[in-house]
Amino acid sequence: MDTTRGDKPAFHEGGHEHQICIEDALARADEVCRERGVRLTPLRRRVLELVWSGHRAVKAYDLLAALGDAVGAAKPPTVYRALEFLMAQGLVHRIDSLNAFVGCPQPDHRHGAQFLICGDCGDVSELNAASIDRAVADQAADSGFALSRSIIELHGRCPRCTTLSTTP
Amino acid sequence: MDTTRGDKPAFHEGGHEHQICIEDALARADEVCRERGVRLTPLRRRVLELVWSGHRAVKAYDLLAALGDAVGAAKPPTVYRALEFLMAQGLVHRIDSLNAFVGCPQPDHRHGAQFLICGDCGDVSELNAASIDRAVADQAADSGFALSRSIIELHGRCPRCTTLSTTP
DNA sequence: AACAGCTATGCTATAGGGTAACGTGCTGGC
DNA sequence: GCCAGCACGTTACCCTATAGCATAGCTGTT
Repeated sequence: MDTTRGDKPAFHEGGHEHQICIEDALARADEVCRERGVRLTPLRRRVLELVWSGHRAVKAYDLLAALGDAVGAAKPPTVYRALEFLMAQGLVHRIDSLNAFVGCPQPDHRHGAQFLICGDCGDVSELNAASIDRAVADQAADSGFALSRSIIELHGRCPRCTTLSTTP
Repeated sequence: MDTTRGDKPAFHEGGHEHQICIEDALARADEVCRERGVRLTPLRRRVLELVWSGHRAVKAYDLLAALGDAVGAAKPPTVYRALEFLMAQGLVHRIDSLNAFVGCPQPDHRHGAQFLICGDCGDVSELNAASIDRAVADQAADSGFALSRSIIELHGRCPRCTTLSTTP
């Protein structure tokens, strides 16, 4: 089992070459979809690319606007259906507290995730903390509750924004 | 200080006399608001009562409809303002994943909460598990993240619905 | 090639959730 | 009595999401 992800920093460096993040995400998506025999159509791929335009969660209607730029404006169902597919494949996650969507950095294996959401810069970072999963599962079990889906969205301030604001 | 709440079962019995829940909640609200010198006006009190009409999370527009029954229909800002006040006082919580609101059973002290949400009956139960808080705080600290607000919403099936479905 | 069946997308309309901005009236302190 | 601030009413509008039906395109079969 892959446990090396824990080495990865939770938040990205300010100056990182983001184009590489996008390309990596698309390459992983291509691979995942090929393995599963599902179709990452041009539209779906384009939506995924737009979701990955940064590390912030992206609103559906912003995707819609970005899609519509070229030809006639896309309609809501178009983008929602693409998002539905991408979520089903674990390629994006929905952030309920923001009504927005963020790319998943590790779509290859199923995982319950936690999200760190910076209120300053808006960046979202995905955690996969076994300790949180365990605490949640234990508490649910204690209450006799059959857990099916955990939504854990943690708002606050990311390390970079904290540094910036304390060293002006 | 009342610390006996921890003994309380997470979910309510099927046949409990719910009128008592409502009266208790309103009495606690009266007390809390009096202590804090804020005004639990008739409208706010009525909205709180409606939120407590069951243990399910209630939608803002359902509150609106319930309010409007009597006289001229209430408008959205009316109910949203009342909810805003009630949330500020910790008397209700918002469940982001449902776009709905649920009464807080212990508004007298501040707490980060977790919610168990039954997909069958819709009942919501509030936990206050130190183990989850701790795991979350630790992970956030590990990432250098300054936590301000935790949203933890756990979907699944409550003990009663589990029992009902396995013994038909 | 012709076909059937499925999947993906297009399109219209509408439901559902939430807020900005402005006006009015009540209330409590001076 | 007067003022300041809070609560509430009202209008108008924006954002988010889905239902339902039509069309196009791919896939495998004959």
